[in-house]
Amino acid sequence: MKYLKQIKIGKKILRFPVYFPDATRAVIRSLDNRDLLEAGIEGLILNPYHLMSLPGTKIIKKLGGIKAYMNWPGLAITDSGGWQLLSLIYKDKSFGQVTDKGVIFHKGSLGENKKHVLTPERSIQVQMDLKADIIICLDDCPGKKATRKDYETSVRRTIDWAGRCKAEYEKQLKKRKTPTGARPLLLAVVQGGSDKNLRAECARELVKIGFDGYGWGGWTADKKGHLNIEIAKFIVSQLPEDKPKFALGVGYPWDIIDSFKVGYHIFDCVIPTREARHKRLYAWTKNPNKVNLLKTDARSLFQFFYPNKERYSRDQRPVDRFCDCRLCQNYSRAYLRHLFKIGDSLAWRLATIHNLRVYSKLIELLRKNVS
RNA sequence: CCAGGGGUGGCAGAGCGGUCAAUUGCACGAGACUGUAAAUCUCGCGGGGCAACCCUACGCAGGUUCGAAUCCUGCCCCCUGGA
Repeated sequence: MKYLKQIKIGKKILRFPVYFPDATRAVIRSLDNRDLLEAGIEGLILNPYHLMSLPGTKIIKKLGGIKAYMNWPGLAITDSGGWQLLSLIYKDKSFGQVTDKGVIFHKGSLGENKKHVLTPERSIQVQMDLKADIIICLDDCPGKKATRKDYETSVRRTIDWAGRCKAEYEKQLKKRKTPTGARPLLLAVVQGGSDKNLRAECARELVKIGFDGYGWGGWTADKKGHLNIEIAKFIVSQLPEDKPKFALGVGYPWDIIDSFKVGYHIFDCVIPTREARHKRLYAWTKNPNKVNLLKTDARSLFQFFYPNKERYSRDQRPVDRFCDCRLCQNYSRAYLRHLFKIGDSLAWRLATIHNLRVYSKLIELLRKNVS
């Protein structure tokens, strides 16, 4: 199997693999664009569902799209908004429901009580209003307690919705008179749980419709946090070689390595940013420049660093001696611990920069393994 | 010297006759977090067997009581007013 090295998006070249952090509400908390660029981040994932309620997609559209709004020079990728809504519904049924029409929900993230419907068409419209570089079809991901029948429904719906998304996408391109070079990539998501037949069916039908890329959807990790690599690999085998594959929500650094090995190109995950705020940093166990990432057990390359421990209060060493980020190059463990201790936002910022740098460094190294 | 208030686990601070090894917060320790409604959540936190139990503990020393961190007596120390 040949690994796709890069694609062109407009005038930009997107090299693979790539990791995009989740800037759900149009910000990576506590960081600004320069922080992100310095940490090696090339693109951000945004969530139309959150953006619809704040600041409102109309505003962003009027101000020139999400990248202009944020003054973000990198790439912008929007999710469909479906996953977020569905997970909220699975947490609290009164939140809404999924029908063939789309996802119905009653409360916005502001808490206002009004019925909304996120249809595949609406999702595409909003994403195109946001002017993202890559957009994603609305898909139906079953809850964790889903039965076989739920998975069948989800696959049927995902295929149907993908068709509607593609149609709406074409319609919007015409309506907006988007030049060929400026059109966003449209990705569809393969559902089907751990059932190979369902995954194969879903992939086959999506490929028939035709997309610029495909996602590995659903719950990628089990309760213990282990990825279902076998399914991941199988999904790749059912998709065209020349299209990028997106491992949605993946994952820990070692998960990215393992998914890369079976053919994935794009990753996004909240882990490095959220965990940085929650005081868990990632650190290399060995000099990453001197190991063969693909021949080493991926998990063994990383260790956790919990910065708020008392034992670091006099520790002058950097968090990670192999890291070239702003935190590790300038500040001690002792100082970071102090910043967390007093609850200053600089702790968040430095910790987030660091975790993102671990991810971007990992990506850099994986790219060297692409031939 | 007089009057009043108080001394509780690393700290702050509840409890005021049994159900108290002692509420709670902080600190400390161990976890969780996967297409982000998380500056969040969970667990542990006197010692030992590490389960049912045992030991040492609420300033110190006695006493009352079946039973006290809680009541009484004396002592030591602290705080606030007044001389």
